[in-house]
Amino acid sequence: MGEVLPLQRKVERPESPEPLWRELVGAELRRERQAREERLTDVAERAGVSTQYLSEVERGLKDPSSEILSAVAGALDLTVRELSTRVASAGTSATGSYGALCLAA
Amino acid sequence: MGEVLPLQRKVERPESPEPLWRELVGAELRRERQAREERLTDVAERAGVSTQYLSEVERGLKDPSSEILSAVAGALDLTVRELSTRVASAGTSATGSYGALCLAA
DNA sequence: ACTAGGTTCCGCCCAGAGCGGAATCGAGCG
DNA sequence: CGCTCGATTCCGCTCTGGGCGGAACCTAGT
Repeated sequence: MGEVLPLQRKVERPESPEPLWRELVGAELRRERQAREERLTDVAERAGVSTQYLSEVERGLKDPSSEILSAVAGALDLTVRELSTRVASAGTSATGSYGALCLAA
Repeated sequence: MGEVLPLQRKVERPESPEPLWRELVGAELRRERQAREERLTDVAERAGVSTQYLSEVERGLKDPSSEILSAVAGALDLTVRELSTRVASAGTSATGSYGALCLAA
């Protein structure tokens, strides 16, 4: 899908190659939800959050609290650690020996 | 003084074996800072946050924004991905020494 | 054209992020 | 012993962003 990039919060980051934590974790949550072929509503209900808010979290627009992060991860049958593992290894660059390193570790 | 330990946010977690994201990431930040034998003030100044706030983040009492998380990680020469790697693999011992480690820290 | 489902947009309220002053703690010194 | 200092923690406050819900938007099917 040709998605429009979500706007950055607060300050421009024209030079920052590193995405923010909320962008990384949001992308992982959406990836996992779509891999399970589920709707926003499905996961949001299991997690106990609103559908609209989960949409914003997945698009990296909001920093969820740790409680909500756990709840959403749990709704996807993940732990926060597993989520972190995916964040660490996801979307690495073409040079990405880093990704391989994570898998090895 | 016999002060009450700070309450967990919002809901009790009497049965949750999984610590929250802010506890995991806080412990990692403190571990790395201490490995570098630096003070709270040192890292806080480089990150552009207050010393007292960094203390609360390291103790897992506050959910820092993604911007502040990046700044603190950067002050410790880490990326958010590297931090996530450490969160994912830290304290995974089945003996639960992780809890003791937290209390000690 | 209409309908329905899914997702995104947007304004709002209040919970909590982030701060700074003060308290506490431990080590060193005279 | 009391005093001083540095490091960390405690706590109250202000302001902002988390989380919500109504509405708008988008796409596919009929």
